[in-house]
Amino acid sequence: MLPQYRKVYELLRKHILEGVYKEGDILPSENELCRLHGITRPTVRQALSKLTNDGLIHKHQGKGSIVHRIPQDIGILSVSGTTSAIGKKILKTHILSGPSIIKWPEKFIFDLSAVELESGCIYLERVRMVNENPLFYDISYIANINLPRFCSRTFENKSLFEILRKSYSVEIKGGEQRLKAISAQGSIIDLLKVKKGQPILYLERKLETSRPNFFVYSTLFCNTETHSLYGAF
Amino acid sequence: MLPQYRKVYELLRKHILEGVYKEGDILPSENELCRLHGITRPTVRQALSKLTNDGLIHKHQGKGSIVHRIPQDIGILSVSGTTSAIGKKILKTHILSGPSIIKWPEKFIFDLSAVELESGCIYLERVRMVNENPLFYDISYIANINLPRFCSRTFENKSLFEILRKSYSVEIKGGEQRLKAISAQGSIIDLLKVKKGQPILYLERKLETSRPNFFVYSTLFCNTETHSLYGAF
DNA sequence: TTATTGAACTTGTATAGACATGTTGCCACA
DNA sequence: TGTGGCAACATGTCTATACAAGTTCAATAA
Repeated sequence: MLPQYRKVYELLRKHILEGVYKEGDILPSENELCRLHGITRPTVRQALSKLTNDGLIHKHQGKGSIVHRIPQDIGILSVSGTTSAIGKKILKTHILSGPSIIKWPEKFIFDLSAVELESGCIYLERVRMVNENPLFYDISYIANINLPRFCSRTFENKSLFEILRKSYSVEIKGGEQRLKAISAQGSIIDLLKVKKGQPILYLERKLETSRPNFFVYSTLFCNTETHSLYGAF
Repeated sequence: MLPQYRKVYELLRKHILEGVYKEGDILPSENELCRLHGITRPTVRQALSKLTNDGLIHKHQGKGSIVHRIPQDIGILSVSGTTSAIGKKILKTHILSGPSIIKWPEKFIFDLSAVELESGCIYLERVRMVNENPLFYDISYIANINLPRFCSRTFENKSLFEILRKSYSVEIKGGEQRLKAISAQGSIIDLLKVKKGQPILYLERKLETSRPNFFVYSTLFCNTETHSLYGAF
């Protein structure tokens, strides 16, 4: 069973994400939450601390806990145009290859554990379009550990992270990434429809999950000529 | 005076960053830290919780608190400590301009509040070198709100964030950023000593702090030819 | 020798209460 | 009509304690 502070956390989190509490709203005070859930203040504070950590609330001494913002999915850098934001409707995903089970590449971008190496990996290659223009080229590598029927799943309109979270109870907890600016060359020119030599944003990422020793890796090429990569943290 | 948990946190943090505790080392147990500092376990746990939050330690039930990887590349993307990565020996900071109080630029990269606008901003222009090669060109804008003697401080070997944290108790809590890959041109060519047209990583950042409505803004140009930008989250 | 039990460690969860400090708004006073 | 101060309420810090649960390793039993 979930610990009590976790239950309160999950409930408040759900309410914030569902809009029961909106940006700028003040949560019930700590003492009120104590009464509501029949627990003591340190336990409530533990729940609020987790929310603070997520960036979902800001606490102010003497005032209260203020709902902050709806966070992006961890690991997904959302796209923002220079003038106006882009609705999700016009972002389409093309799957170029996979998901299929392959061996790990010879020289991988991150160090792999023995368990990961012998399990093989699930390979997924995608291009994401905004207004019919390719913006991202994205290769994901997922250790093939206890992910039944993964390759037969459909990815229509669902993000990789959403499937992991909902179907496999795997949550992205954090991670690390390396960024570079590179020149477009080779297949990137065709995939992103750019000129040779154009600056391209390149990322390598290793994402930690709620499963110990289970990571998701990806490399990402992004044409940032018309749209910046946006991230909140 | 600093609260006790903060003192323990600062001490452990310092020791980790200075290498007293190294990657993989196990910190003294919570009970031991209690005895060492004459405080109770919840207080110690508060300190450790902050370290966990910073990503400096990982806790494992039954084992202990394990010092986590110290980023090898440049932790510009991580919230805590910009220059805390890369060996300090090889990273040098040249201050090109400032810190000085100026008006905010006409068309600023982010929207500013009325309070910020009328306060003016502290301007700081820096180049950071690794092995005598310029890697970053960094412009910071800080709202000039309640920062006594800021412009007369010396920045020798201290990061901007470290000064804010230690001298003004201002901590970076989160933020947002926009990333682009651009072509080197104009003064960037000279500042970063690159060829015209070379891909350069460009960032615009707005950092939230522990002070409500107090933000730090910066734009950053980075030559990622030899070093990646590294971030943990 | 090998397997397993258990003691002694670790961190995780939770209670109950005390006092400090920041924020707000109302009420009494000038 | 202001306005200063106080009361009520918010979060921040801290003590003291208890039991749960994961890890390790050595002593014991097969």
